[in-house]
Amino acid sequence: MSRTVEFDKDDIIEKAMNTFWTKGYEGTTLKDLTEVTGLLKGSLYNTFKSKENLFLLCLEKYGSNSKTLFYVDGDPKEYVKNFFKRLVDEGVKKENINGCLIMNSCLEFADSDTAPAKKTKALFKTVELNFERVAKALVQDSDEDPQKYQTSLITAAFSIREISKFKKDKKFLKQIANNALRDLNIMI
Amino acid sequence: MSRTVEFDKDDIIEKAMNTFWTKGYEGTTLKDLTEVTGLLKGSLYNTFKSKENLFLLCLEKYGSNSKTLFYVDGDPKEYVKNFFKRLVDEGVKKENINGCLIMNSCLEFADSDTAPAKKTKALFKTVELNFERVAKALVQDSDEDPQKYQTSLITAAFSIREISKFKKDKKFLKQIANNALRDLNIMI
DNA sequence: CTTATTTTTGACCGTATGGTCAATTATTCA
DNA sequence: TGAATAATTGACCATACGGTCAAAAATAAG
Repeated sequence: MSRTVEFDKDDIIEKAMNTFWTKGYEGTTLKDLTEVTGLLKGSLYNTFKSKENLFLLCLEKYGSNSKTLFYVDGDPKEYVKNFFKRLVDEGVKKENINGCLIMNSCLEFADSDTAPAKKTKALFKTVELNFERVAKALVQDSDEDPQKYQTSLITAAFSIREISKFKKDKKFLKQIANNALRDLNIMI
Repeated sequence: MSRTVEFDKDDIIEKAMNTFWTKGYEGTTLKDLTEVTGLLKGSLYNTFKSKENLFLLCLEKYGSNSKTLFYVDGDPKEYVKNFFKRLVDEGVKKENINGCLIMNSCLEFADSDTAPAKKTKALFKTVELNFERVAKALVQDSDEDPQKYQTSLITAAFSIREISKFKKDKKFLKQIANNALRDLNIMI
């Protein structure tokens, strides 16, 4: 009946996502996208409608990828320990200059009210919810305030991911994490 | 002998600086610059050579402005208290979406090696030196490690300035500061 | 093999970018 | 009042941007 699509849509989204992740939304050009995906402009627009729409799909994919790293149950101390260990290890790799796509976008779209801006802020909320769940698990059967932990965990995560973009100093990044984890008697 | 310049060079640099501060280097167009300064392209290039060169002058100005906020002597506890109080108060203002030009630029130029990138990284070092001086003053005649304070103060400053670009939550921002200041028995 | 349907292609569009430059205008000194 | 000098002006440039679209190519069903 008709010609079949030659590429895997999801594969294209992932490749585009990585580009947006490194270069930001405005910093990524159509040329970048055609080069990294191997598609030509026409196909790109035929399939994804616009650069903005493709970016929204990338944000969605990034969000659902991230969910697999979110806390569900089990030992919350163990979770945060592994979480920050991974963040620091990833951060010091010199090829890793991405940061976190959600946080990068929050900064890029701080003064904007476009669809990507809204999506971005919604995704940040899900990150906050993740840390809220962890924080609550951490203070279970104690009278401590979970909000205190929530704030310090989010802040540490934000700082490590963003600062590691330009400061590849393992000791420094570990200190950020350990500072946030000290009250929990955890060290990485 | 010759026609005289009609504008104040320093005034132009300040206006340009504010634009770069809000929109970033790439995000600022020549149109933005001519509009905010009132100069036309020709004059701008005649006086400042290029967009990049003008940006370097803006970074320099921002750096020397910042120096007036750096710690010199006196009570270091009082200094950090006022410092973070100001950061939070500025951060929650909804018209303030600038963050810190140095830190913004560190993020924007993370993967770059241009003149602005280098200048930016050099300025970040001066910020680190400021906090090193404070940290040393804070641990004077004690056996504590100043590096611990240095890291947590820089991180808190970075987080408050950058997160406040998109999250105008005073309680949250204060918590970041108080977390860093707790060991000093300071609260804002 | 033909036909219907859909993807793929790349030339093309309007706009915006950073940057240049010859002509014009203003100023100061002699 | 000139002449010399320098600032100002805006038309102009090549390039790059996101986006469009008619034509070509490929496929599946009959």
